[in-house]
Amino acid sequence: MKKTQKISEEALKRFLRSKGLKATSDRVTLLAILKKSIKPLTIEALHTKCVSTINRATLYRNMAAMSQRDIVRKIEFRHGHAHYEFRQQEDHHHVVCVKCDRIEDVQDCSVSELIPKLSQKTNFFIQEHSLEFFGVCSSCKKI
Amino acid sequence: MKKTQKISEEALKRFLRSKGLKATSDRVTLLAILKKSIKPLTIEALHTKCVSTINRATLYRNMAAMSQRDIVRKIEFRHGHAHYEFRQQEDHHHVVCVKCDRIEDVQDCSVSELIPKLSQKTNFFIQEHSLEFFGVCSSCKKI
DNA sequence: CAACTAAATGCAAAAAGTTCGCATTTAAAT
DNA sequence: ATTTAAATGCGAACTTTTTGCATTTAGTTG
Repeated sequence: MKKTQKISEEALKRFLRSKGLKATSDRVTLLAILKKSIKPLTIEALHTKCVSTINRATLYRNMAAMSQRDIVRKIEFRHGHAHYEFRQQEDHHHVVCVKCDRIEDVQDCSVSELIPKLSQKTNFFIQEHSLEFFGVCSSCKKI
Repeated sequence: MKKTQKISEEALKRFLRSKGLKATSDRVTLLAILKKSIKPLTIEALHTKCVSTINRATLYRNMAAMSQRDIVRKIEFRHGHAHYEFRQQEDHHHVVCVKCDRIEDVQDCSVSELIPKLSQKTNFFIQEHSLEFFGVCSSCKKI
């Protein structure tokens, strides 16, 4: 039990270092939380999950640093505050409930197939895309 | 010249009324600006384009009201401030340059075809989606 | 492992971006 | 022309995010 935790913690540290970041305890904690989470988290959520030991400025700075290095992905939904997720899979999206803000994953996405045509048409070098769906979840449909 | 302007202004007023909103001069001005713009605009951009005669609180209130009534569409890119566009076409998206923030339109989108399957899988009633591409535009590629 | 350096942190203060309460004005219905 | 509900302007407040600076820490070097 304790051993597995230690091992994965070491792995996270190595991962951070490999991306040119110091493996501070804050960052390891944040990454562990994000890795465990099945949905993208806000700064607020991350803060409370860290049992509030982390400073908000540091939190923002860390998310920015990890975002820049492609360790996490920053997602803007529409409530005006950013969400972050561990960047494991490429091409993976979300459905957001407009009533209760519940977020679920959407796996298969064929958008990447559109990109070659799009690059040609717009003359942009397209690096990334975000696809989010908005609707009403099963629980909120009943109300 | 003057006549055509008057006519379209009347049309905008009728449009606003048809959506249950009073046709105030602020709203007509805002809608005219958004209709003319080829790209989504921030609150900031709207404010300056109104030659700053409009109050910021009013601006926010108007965008919220028009958003709710599907007159305009609110889009969140990743710089943390919302953009708004006149809601003419359905299913129409954007490429955003991550270096200079230039925004271009993307017309054809086949995402709506995915929705029936997705509704079934997630049990969400999906109302809307947003698809945005991020990359480097032709001018910034040269630098 | 002690000493060092660049990076990261905490704090408080300030910037952005957005919302609210309330008195006044305006659109449109009567 | 009068009336009323909706919209506005203003300032203050609130939320989210950023910054400057002194202090601490991670990782490196001798």
